[in-house]
Amino acid sequence: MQAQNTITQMRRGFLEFCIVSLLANNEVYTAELIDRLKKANLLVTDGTLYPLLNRLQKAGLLQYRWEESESGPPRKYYSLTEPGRKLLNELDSAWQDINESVKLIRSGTKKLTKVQTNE
Amino acid sequence: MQAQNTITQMRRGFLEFCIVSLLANNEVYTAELIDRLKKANLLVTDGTLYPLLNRLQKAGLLQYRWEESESGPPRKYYSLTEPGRKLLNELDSAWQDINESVKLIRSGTKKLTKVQTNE
DNA sequence: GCCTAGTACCTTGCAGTGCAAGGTACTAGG
DNA sequence: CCTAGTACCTTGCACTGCAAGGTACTAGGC
Repeated sequence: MQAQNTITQMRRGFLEFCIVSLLANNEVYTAELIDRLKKANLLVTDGTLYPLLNRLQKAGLLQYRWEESESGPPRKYYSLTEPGRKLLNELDSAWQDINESVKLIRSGTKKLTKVQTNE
Repeated sequence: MQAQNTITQMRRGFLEFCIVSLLANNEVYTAELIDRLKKANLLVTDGTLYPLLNRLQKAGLLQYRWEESESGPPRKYYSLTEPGRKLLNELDSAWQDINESVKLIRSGTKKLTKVQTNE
Protein backbone atom coordinates (compact mmCIF):
# COMPACT_ATOMS: atom_id res chain seq x y z
CA MET A 1 0.00 0.00 0.00
CA GLN A 2 2.02 2.93 -1.25
CA ALA A 3 -0.67 5.55 -0.86
CA GLN A 4 -1.64 4.48 2.63
CA ASN A 5 1.91 4.74 3.77
CA THR A 6 2.32 8.22 2.38
CA ILE A 7 -0.95 9.31 3.87
CA THR A 8 0.25 8.13 7.26
CA GLN A 9 3.30 10.29 6.76
CA MET A 10 1.10 13.19 5.83
CA ARG A 11 -0.74 12.97 9.07
CA ARG A 12 2.44 13.11 11.06
CA GLY A 13 2.96 16.38 12.76
CA PHE A 14 -0.61 17.42 12.10
CA LEU A 15 -1.57 15.06 14.80
CA GLU A 16 0.47 17.10 17.22
CA PHE A 17 -0.94 20.26 15.81
CA CYS A 18 -4.49 18.97 16.15
CA ILE A 19 -3.96 17.79 19.68
CA VAL A 20 -2.48 21.05 20.82
CA SER A 21 -5.41 22.77 19.18
CA LEU A 22 -7.92 20.60 20.95
CA LEU A 23 -6.27 21.29 24.28
CA ALA A 24 -6.30 25.02 23.70
CA ASN A 25 -9.72 25.55 25.18
CA ASN A 26 -10.53 22.53 27.32
CA GLU A 27 -9.01 20.17 29.76
CA VAL A 28 -9.24 16.81 28.07
CA TYR A 29 -8.14 13.28 28.88
CA THR A 30 -6.87 10.71 26.45
CA ALA A 31 -9.98 8.73 25.56
CA GLU A 32 -11.82 11.98 25.02
CA LEU A 33 -9.08 13.19 22.70
CA ILE A 34 -9.26 10.04 20.62
CA ASP A 35 -12.96 10.53 20.35
CA ARG A 36 -12.71 14.11 19.16
CA LEU A 37 -10.03 13.27 16.66
CA LYS A 38 -12.20 10.48 15.34
CA LYS A 39 -14.99 12.97 14.81
CA ALA A 40 -12.61 14.97 12.64
CA ASN A 41 -11.73 11.79 10.71
CA LEU A 42 -8.32 11.39 12.29
CA LEU A 43 -8.08 7.85 13.58
CA VAL A 44 -5.51 7.42 16.33
CA THR A 45 -4.79 4.67 18.83
CA ASP A 46 -3.83 5.23 22.42
CA GLY A 47 -0.43 3.69 21.78
CA THR A 48 0.22 6.71 19.61
CA LEU A 49 -1.26 9.25 21.93
CA TYR A 50 0.30 8.40 25.27
CA PRO A 51 3.90 8.78 24.18
CA LEU A 52 3.00 11.97 22.39
CA LEU A 53 1.28 13.50 25.41
CA ASN A 54 4.12 12.47 27.68
CA ARG A 55 6.62 13.99 25.33
CA LEU A 56 4.79 17.30 25.19
CA GLN A 57 4.34 17.32 28.93
CA LYS A 58 8.00 16.65 29.62
CA ALA A 59 8.85 19.47 27.24
CA GLY A 60 6.78 21.77 29.41
CA LEU A 61 4.11 22.37 26.81
CA LEU A 62 1.34 20.55 28.60
CA GLN A 63 0.30 20.22 32.20
CA TYR A 64 -2.07 17.72 33.72
CA ARG A 65 -4.32 17.22 36.69
CA TRP A 66 -5.67 13.97 38.07
CA GLU A 67 -9.37 13.58 38.46
CA GLU A 68 -11.15 10.55 39.82
CA SER A 69 -13.67 8.76 37.72
CA GLU A 70 -16.78 6.94 38.85
CA SER A 71 -16.32 4.16 36.39
CA GLY A 72 -12.69 3.12 36.68
CA PRO A 73 -9.22 4.42 37.37
CA PRO A 74 -8.52 8.15 37.69
CA ARG A 75 -8.03 10.23 34.58
CA LYS A 76 -5.31 12.58 33.57
CA TYR A 77 -6.76 15.83 32.30
CA TYR A 78 -4.32 17.73 30.12
CA SER A 79 -4.23 21.41 29.33
CA LEU A 80 -1.83 23.81 27.62
CA THR A 81 0.85 25.73 29.46
CA GLU A 82 1.94 29.16 28.35
CA PRO A 83 4.83 27.76 26.24
CA GLY A 84 2.29 25.34 24.81
CA ARG A 85 0.19 28.23 23.68
CA LYS A 86 3.21 29.75 22.05
CA LEU A 87 3.86 26.49 20.24
CA LEU A 88 0.29 26.46 19.05
CA ASN A 89 0.78 29.84 17.46
CA GLU A 90 3.99 28.73 15.78
CA LEU A 91 2.37 25.59 14.47
CA ASP A 92 -0.54 27.59 13.22
CA SER A 93 1.81 29.76 11.19
CA ALA A 94 3.68 26.75 9.90
CA TRP A 95 0.43 25.12 8.92
CA GLN A 96 -0.64 28.17 6.97
CA ASP A 97 2.74 28.34 5.26
CA ILE A 98 2.57 24.73 4.19
CA ASN A 99 -0.96 25.23 3.02
CA GLU A 100 0.20 28.15 0.96
CA SER A 101 3.05 26.13 -0.52
CA VAL A 102 0.82 23.26 -1.48
CA LYS A 103 -1.70 25.59 -3.01
CA LEU A 104 1.06 27.20 -5.03
CA ILE A 105 2.33 23.90 -6.31
CA ARG A 106 -1.06 22.39 -6.92
CA SER A 107 -2.36 25.41 -8.76
CA GLY A 108 0.38 25.06 -11.34
CA THR A 109 -0.42 21.39 -11.70
CA LYS A 110 -4.11 20.94 -12.07
CA LYS A 111 -4.59 22.64 -15.39
CA LEU A 112 -1.94 20.61 -17.10
CA THR A 113 -2.94 17.40 -15.41
CA LYS A 114 -6.30 17.65 -17.02
CA VAL A 115 -4.78 18.05 -20.45
CA GLN A 116 -2.35 15.23 -19.95
CA THR A 117 -4.71 12.68 -18.47
CA ASN A 118 -6.91 13.34 -21.46
CA GLU A 119 -4.68 11.54 -23.91
CA MET B 1 13.71 23.53 19.31
CA GLN B 2 10.35 21.92 19.87
CA ALA B 3 8.47 23.80 17.19
CA GLN B 4 11.08 23.23 14.51
CA ASN B 5 11.01 19.55 15.09
CA THR B 6 7.26 19.36 14.83
CA ILE B 7 7.27 21.47 11.74
CA THR B 8 9.71 19.05 10.15
CA GLN B 9 7.24 16.31 10.94
CA MET B 10 4.48 18.33 9.41
CA ARG B 11 6.30 18.55 6.14
CA ARG B 12 6.69 14.82 5.93
CA GLY B 13 4.50 13.27 3.35
CA PHE B 14 3.66 16.64 1.90
CA LEU B 15 7.06 16.61 0.40
CA GLU B 16 6.13 13.48 -1.47
CA PHE B 17 2.82 14.99 -2.39
CA CYS B 18 4.47 18.14 -3.68
CA ILE B 19 7.03 16.25 -5.68
CA VAL B 20 4.49 14.02 -7.32
CA SER B 21 2.51 17.15 -8.11
CA LEU B 22 5.47 18.86 -9.67
CA LEU B 23 6.18 15.83 -11.83
CA ALA B 24 2.61 15.66 -13.03
CA ASN B 25 3.11 17.96 -15.95
CA ASN B 26 6.82 18.11 -16.66
CA GLU B 27 9.86 15.96 -16.85
CA VAL B 28 12.13 17.32 -14.16
CA TYR B 29 15.52 16.42 -12.76
CA THR B 30 16.62 16.70 -9.18
CA ALA B 31 18.28 20.09 -9.01
CA GLU B 32 15.33 21.58 -10.84
CA LEU B 33 12.96 20.02 -8.32
CA ILE B 34 14.87 21.48 -5.41
CA ASP B 35 14.66 24.84 -7.10
CA ARG B 36 10.94 24.69 -7.61
CA LEU B 37 10.32 23.54 -4.09
CA LYS B 38 12.42 26.40 -2.84
CA LYS B 39 10.23 28.80 -4.76
CA ALA B 40 7.26 27.40 -2.85
CA ASN B 41 9.16 27.88 0.42
CA LEU B 42 9.88 24.21 0.91
CA LEU B 43 13.59 23.85 1.54
CA VAL B 44 14.93 20.41 0.75
CA THR B 45 18.42 19.00 0.33
CA ASP B 46 19.41 16.47 -2.27
CA GLY B 47 20.16 13.94 0.44
CA THR B 48 16.44 13.95 1.10
CA LEU B 49 15.38 13.92 -2.48
CA TYR B 50 17.45 11.14 -4.00
CA PRO B 51 16.27 8.39 -1.69
CA LEU B 52 12.72 9.60 -2.11
CA LEU B 53 12.87 9.58 -5.89
CA ASN B 54 14.53 6.19 -5.93
CA ARG B 55 11.88 4.83 -3.66
CA LEU B 56 9.06 6.10 -5.81
CA GLN B 57 10.73 4.84 -8.93
CA LYS B 58 11.27 1.37 -7.52
CA ALA B 59 7.63 1.31 -6.54
CA GLY B 60 6.74 1.91 -10.17
CA LEU B 61 5.31 5.36 -9.60
CA LEU B 62 8.01 7.24 -11.45
CA GLN B 63 10.00 6.61 -14.57
CA TYR B 64 13.12 8.34 -15.75
CA ARG B 65 15.10 9.07 -18.84
CA TRP B 66 18.75 10.06 -19.11
CA GLU B 67 19.61 13.22 -20.91
CA GLU B 68 23.08 14.57 -21.49
CA SER B 69 23.98 17.97 -20.20
CA GLU B 70 26.43 20.44 -21.71
CA SER B 71 27.77 21.49 -18.37
CA GLY B 72 28.45 18.28 -16.47
CA PRO B 73 27.27 14.73 -16.02
CA PRO B 74 24.03 13.47 -17.56
CA ARG B 75 20.76 14.18 -15.82
CA LYS B 76 17.94 11.91 -14.83
CA TYR B 77 14.63 13.36 -15.91
CA TYR B 78 11.74 11.95 -13.94
CA SER B 79 8.10 11.76 -14.90
CA LEU B 80 4.96 10.10 -13.54
CA THR B 81 3.82 6.67 -14.60
CA GLU B 82 0.16 5.76 -14.76
CA PRO B 83 0.18 4.31 -11.22
CA GLY B 84 1.96 7.49 -10.18
CA ARG B 85 -0.91 9.50 -11.51
CA LYS B 86 -3.29 7.39 -9.56
CA LEU B 87 -1.25 8.01 -6.42
CA LEU B 88 -1.40 11.71 -7.10
CA ASN B 89 -5.17 11.57 -7.11
CA GLU B 90 -5.25 9.61 -3.89
CA LEU B 91 -2.88 12.00 -2.21
CA ASP B 92 -4.92 14.89 -3.42
CA SER B 93 -7.98 13.45 -1.75
CA ALA B 94 -6.07 12.71 1.42
CA TRP B 95 -4.73 16.22 1.46
CA GLN B 96 -8.18 17.67 1.17
CA ASP B 97 -9.42 15.40 3.92
CA ILE B 98 -6.68 16.44 6.27
CA ASN B 99 -7.27 20.02 5.41
CA GLU B 100 -10.91 19.56 6.24
CA SER B 101 -10.05 17.90 9.55
CA VAL B 102 -7.69 20.64 10.57
CA LYS B 103 -10.20 23.29 9.64
CA LEU B 104 -12.79 21.52 11.72
CA ILE B 105 -10.55 21.35 14.72
CA ARG B 106 -9.14 24.82 14.37
CA SER B 107 -12.52 26.42 13.90
CA GLY B 108 -13.63 25.15 17.26
CA THR B 109 -10.45 26.45 18.81
CA LYS B 110 -9.86 29.97 17.67
CA LYS B 111 -12.82 31.61 19.27
CA LEU B 112 -12.06 30.24 22.68
CA THR B 113 -8.35 30.80 22.37
CA LYS B 114 -8.98 34.47 22.02
CA VAL B 115 -11.03 34.54 25.17
CA GLN B 116 -8.57 32.48 27.12
CA THR B 117 -5.39 34.27 26.08
CA ASN B 118 -7.13 37.37 27.29
CA GLU B 119 -7.05 36.18 30.84
C1' DG C 1 48.44 14.52 -19.69
C1' DC C 2 47.26 16.45 -14.92
C1' DC C 3 44.77 19.38 -11.79
C1' DT C 4 40.89 22.18 -10.15
C1' DA C 5 36.06 23.63 -10.14
C1' DG C 6 31.38 22.79 -11.14
C1' DT C 7 27.55 19.73 -11.58
C1' DA C 8 24.88 15.55 -10.75
C1' DC C 9 23.91 11.30 -8.73
C1' DC C 10 23.99 8.17 -4.64
C1' DT C 11 24.82 6.00 0.25
C1' DT C 12 25.39 5.80 5.25
C1' DG C 13 24.14 6.73 9.94
C1' DC C 14 21.40 9.30 13.24
C1' DA C 15 17.41 11.00 15.44
C1' DG C 16 12.67 11.16 15.56
C1' DT C 17 7.94 9.39 14.68
C1' DG C 18 3.27 6.34 14.31
C1' DC C 19 1.57 2.16 15.48
C1' DA C 20 0.56 -2.72 16.93
C1' DA C 21 0.99 -5.51 20.75
C1' DG C 22 1.34 -6.34 25.31
C1' DG C 23 1.40 -4.90 30.27
C1' DT C 24 -0.14 -2.69 34.85
C1' DA C 25 -3.64 -0.88 37.87
C1' DC C 26 -8.04 0.90 39.47
C1' DT C 27 -13.37 0.14 40.00
C1' DA C 28 -17.64 -2.46 40.15
C1' DG C 29 -20.40 -6.59 40.33
C1' DG C 30 -21.06 -11.49 41.02
C1' DC D 1 -11.70 -14.14 44.69
C1' DC D 2 -12.69 -13.63 39.80
C1' DT D 3 -14.23 -11.31 35.59
C1' DA D 4 -15.16 -7.18 32.78
C1' DG D 5 -14.50 -2.46 31.82
C1' DT D 6 -11.66 1.55 31.81
C1' DA D 7 -7.36 4.16 31.81
C1' DC D 8 -2.58 4.70 31.69
C1' DC D 9 2.04 3.25 29.94
C1' DT D 10 6.11 0.68 27.45
C1' DT D 11 8.50 -2.00 23.89
C1' DG D 12 9.93 -3.07 19.29
C1' DC D 13 9.39 -2.37 14.38
C1' DA D 14 9.29 0.07 10.14
C1' DC D 15 9.68 4.29 8.04
C1' DT D 16 11.25 8.97 7.22
C1' DG D 17 14.20 13.67 6.76
C1' DC D 18 18.58 15.17 6.87
C1' DA D 19 23.69 16.02 7.39
C1' DA D 20 27.82 14.32 5.83
C1' DG D 21 30.57 12.10 2.79
C1' DG D 22 31.50 9.67 -1.67
C1' DT D 23 31.68 8.73 -6.91
C1' DA D 24 31.72 10.24 -11.63
C1' DC D 25 31.20 13.23 -15.59
C1' DT D 26 32.57 17.82 -18.09
C1' DA D 27 35.28 21.96 -19.01
C1' DG D 28 39.19 24.92 -18.65
C1' DG D 29 43.98 26.11 -17.28
C1' DC D 30 48.69 24.77 -17.37
